[in-house]
Amino acid sequence: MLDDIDRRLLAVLVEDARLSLKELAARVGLSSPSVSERLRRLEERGVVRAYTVDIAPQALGYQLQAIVRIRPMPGKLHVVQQLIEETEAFCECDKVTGDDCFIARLFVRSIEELDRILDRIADKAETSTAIVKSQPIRRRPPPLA
Amino acid sequence: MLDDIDRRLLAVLVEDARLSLKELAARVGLSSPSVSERLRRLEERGVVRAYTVDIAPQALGYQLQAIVRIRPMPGKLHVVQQLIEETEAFCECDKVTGDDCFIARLFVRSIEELDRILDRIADKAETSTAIVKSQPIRRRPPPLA
DNA sequence: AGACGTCGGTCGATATCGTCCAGCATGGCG
DNA sequence: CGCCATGCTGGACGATATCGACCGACGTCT
Repeated sequence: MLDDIDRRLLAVLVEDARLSLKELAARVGLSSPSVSERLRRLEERGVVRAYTVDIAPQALGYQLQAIVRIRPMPGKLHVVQQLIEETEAFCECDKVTGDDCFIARLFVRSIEELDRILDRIADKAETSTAIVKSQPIRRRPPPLA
Repeated sequence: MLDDIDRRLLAVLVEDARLSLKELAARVGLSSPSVSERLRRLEERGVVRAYTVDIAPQALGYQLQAIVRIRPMPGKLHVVQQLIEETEAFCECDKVTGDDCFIARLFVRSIEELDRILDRIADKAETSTAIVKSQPIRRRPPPLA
């Protein structure tokens, strides 16, 4: 599905998605029109979902990050999910197997804000909160191999 | 720290980090040299950590995603952390407060692979694994406001 | 085997873009 | 009030992207 050049291209883009086609071409050993065409096809096939920017949350004032396990009370699953989705501070949320129905990541400016947000779910779900102390691995793509 | 134009610029880049300076300039209502200068300073100040590409894991053959809570046995914390870091299938890992020392995200091609990876930690830590069924929120930046 | 279509590539020309520079407007401050 | 620092714009020039034409490898059909 992906050949070796595609993988190298992706690996380069993971590091810097704003490199020029010319530069990308030089890195993978093709001409720039070829790279342009490959990118187009990777996007078209849905391999590349987006080019995006990685912003330091601290720069936006988010000093705290928490991971919250959420177990909605009987019948409250959809309400809870909706509530999570529309709370912008939730920046990642997975619906998972097991007792905890959702596992979500929360960016907040203070403990007070964390408390305020969790309070809004408190009557609809049980939550377990873990504050992030450090990030041994900060978001990386799975091996391209 | 960030003015309104910076925030709009970031918001646009979150959607498409490969837009040309000219296009970015048009979106925020400035000239391209101004945008260029703003980006340079955002990068310099560490607000922008990187421009990157969002790759569909399925396209790379990763059919399964799991979230694993990891509680190293006494004295094994560092060994376990090292093991996690060098296992490329772990694509995100947070060190958190609470009983679970680490919470990590794992991309695998099959249940067998999941089992194999967790087996390698089994004698050094207790793990609880939750398979991701869906992603109500798939990685977004916290509100720029 | 040979003709042919397709796919993915290069090359060169042209259009578009990025960068540099000079000059100007604005706001803070002595 | 005058000065300086900051941040913006516009234009010129070099760099880059894009488009069209062409090429070669490969698989298929006759």
